Amino acid sequence: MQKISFEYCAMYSTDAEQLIRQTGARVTTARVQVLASLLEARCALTHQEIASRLELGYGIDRVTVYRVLEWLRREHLAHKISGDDRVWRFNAVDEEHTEQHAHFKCNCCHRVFCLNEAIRNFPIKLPAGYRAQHMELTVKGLCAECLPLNKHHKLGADKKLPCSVAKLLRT
Amino acid sequence: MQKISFEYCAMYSTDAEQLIRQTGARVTTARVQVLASLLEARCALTHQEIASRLELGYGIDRVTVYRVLEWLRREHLAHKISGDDRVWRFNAVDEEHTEQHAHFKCNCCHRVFCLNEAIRNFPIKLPAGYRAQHMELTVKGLCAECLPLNKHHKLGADKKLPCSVAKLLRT
DNA sequence: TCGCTTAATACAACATAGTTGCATTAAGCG
DNA sequence: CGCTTAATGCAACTATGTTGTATTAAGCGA
Repeated sequence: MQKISFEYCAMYSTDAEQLIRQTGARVTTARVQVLASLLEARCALTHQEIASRLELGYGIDRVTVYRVLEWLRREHLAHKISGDDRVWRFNAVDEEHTEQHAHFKCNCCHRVFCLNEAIRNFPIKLPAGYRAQHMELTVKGLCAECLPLNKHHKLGADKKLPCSVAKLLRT
Repeated sequence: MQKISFEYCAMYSTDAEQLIRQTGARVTTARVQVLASLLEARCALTHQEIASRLELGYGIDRVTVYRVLEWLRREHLAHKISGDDRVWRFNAVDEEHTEQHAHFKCNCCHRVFCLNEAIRNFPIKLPAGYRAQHMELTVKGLCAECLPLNKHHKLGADKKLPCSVAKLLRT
């Protein structure tokens, strides 16, 4: 268990290092670890979630994390998702990510997931004189982990958190 | 000019007063003026935009504006729009607003408009085990006022502001 | 019209997310 | 191995929004 987790981390670090090296910029611990966190996560992470882990393990300053995240975005290695809680979330970018895609936000655990569905040609009519350049779509509801916990409540979000998430939030 | 503007204000204040009275709660200057601002505006307003006007004219505290806006939302007289700049925007609710609807954000003047188009049945496929409860859709681009100013640039947002908006922002 | 009750407001202090400036450190090169 | 400078760490700051509490005024009945 411990070993698998370690191998996972190492794997993501190696991937991260390679991706960063490809940009031509310096390969630093902060960049590698932030990107590795994003690659490892199966959902979008907030700055706080990333920073608290890295401060613990690597002593990386929170401002550095902000700057690394912004740099990753500029290099198209991550993308930034705006939510309804005034907090940016970040996701590593893979091949499927380049298109405009929708996001899913769980009303219970508040995690944000990318939906690998392009939303380019959605049928929205604009008033005369307006020009669309970009679209953002967020679906809210219950994720696969939270749905079972909330089946018996009518709209019972915010009640319980799945163990896996509670653990994440404690970190 | 001055007179028309005054009559407009008075008209919106009267409407606002009536709407607030219907809730059964107390009709106060703060509530009337905040709601009147929202009714008058043809786009969503930030807390700051509302507060700065009211502090000038009526000496209303910014915290009161926050509380009034939250109250209006609870009473379904306004709705709250989350954007990508970590700032809430508010819109008066009329009959057409009750449905889930899309928003338009101008990349140039940064104003947010409501699009009166329901988005309930958009064709988004979710992964197995996920349940949708709600959708949020934002179209970004250039509004009718900014498009002419940006026609000659390729993606030239953030360059110029239409006079009407520059005036608003100064207020 | 005048008090009375209490909902609503003003003010101060606080919380959170993110940014800026600058001195220090370390990545990568010759 | 040293040099250059990109990147980091630290401190201070901004912007948006929230909470606690004393004071004010809306609306009611007398």
